Amino acid sequence: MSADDLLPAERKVLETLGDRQLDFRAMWAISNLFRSAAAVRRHMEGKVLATERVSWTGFVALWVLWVWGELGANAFAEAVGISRPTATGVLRTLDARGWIARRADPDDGRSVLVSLTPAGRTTIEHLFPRFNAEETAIAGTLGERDQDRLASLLRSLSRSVQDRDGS
Amino acid sequence: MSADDLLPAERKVLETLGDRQLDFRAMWAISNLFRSAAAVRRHMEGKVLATERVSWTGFVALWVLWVWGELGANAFAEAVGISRPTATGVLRTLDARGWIARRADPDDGRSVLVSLTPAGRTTIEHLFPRFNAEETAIAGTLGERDQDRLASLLRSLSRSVQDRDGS
DNA sequence: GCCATACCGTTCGGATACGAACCATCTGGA
DNA sequence: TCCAGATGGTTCGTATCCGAACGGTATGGC
Repeated sequence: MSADDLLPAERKVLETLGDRQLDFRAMWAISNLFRSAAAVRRHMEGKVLATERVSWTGFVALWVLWVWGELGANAFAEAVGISRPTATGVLRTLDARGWIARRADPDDGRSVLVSLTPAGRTTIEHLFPRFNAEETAIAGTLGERDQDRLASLLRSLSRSVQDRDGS
Repeated sequence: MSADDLLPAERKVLETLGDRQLDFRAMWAISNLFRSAAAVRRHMEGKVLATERVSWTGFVALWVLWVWGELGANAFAEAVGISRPTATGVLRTLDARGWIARRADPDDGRSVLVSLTPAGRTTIEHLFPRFNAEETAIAGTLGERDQDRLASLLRSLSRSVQDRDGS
């Protein structure tokens, strides 16, 4: 890999820190992870989610409930990837929009079960195909093999972090 | 790629949505992008940043000023990847910690120039090597070739989004 | 010099985000 | 039966985060 392939920000890093004892190989991998994730997220928020005035987290929340069905608030928070206090706030917002419903768990007085309302289901079923179409457009510039390779490498990274966290 | 390699959440998606007309190949690439980015960020916040009580964005902000030197508030926001209003708030926080300084641009009465204080420089020079060491540990489970491949694929993704945004 | 336009950074309002702390409820052991 | 400990969800306080809107400053054309 020649330095010509580096992004401008990366070349600036080399210019400033190039003489330090740092693992630039790992740095390029991880920093580009965040750079590309932020770029894709921004793109999706602007091109897909803005049309329905849905936040990123709100979208993920609807998606999770669509895929998993009714969930306890705790499991919901974990699946969405947010803390429990944050989940409380997000569910309040989605509730105000009429997209989710909460009911007491008949088997556990502490637990609250969360699910999509018909309106919420309609929203995610309308939104997700358009989201997926953008995924296709963005990832499509890589070949099919490279999309698979990328997904595989990222799964390895997730598992690596999980191991290091001491799951 | 066999389905055995999929993460549990991915298998659940296939189970619920597998019969729909969706581009699962692109979906695995993009969804794993966010999954792994969130995992790495959480790990870094807990293992590295928490020791100095620095937020993720605060860390990126210090890093940007370290690499680029003095910047206009506008250029600063763009380099960090946040909006201008958010930059105002983050700079306020970092200022209260004594890590950054602002001064009026002598050549442009509208502009504010932002830079690290010596204390801010000390903080990032202490923090970044530890951050990089974690990058090494996490990315190291991939081989050197795969780290390069991953970075390269992610750069392609960034450029793909940039093209599609119509920069 | 004048002024329409553009640009810079901030403020404002509201949503998202977390750790700490808080009750209510459940569970396991005595 | 009781109660110590664990668990579930919420509230509180504070830091991010953004779009919209705002004043202050610069610029270009006349």
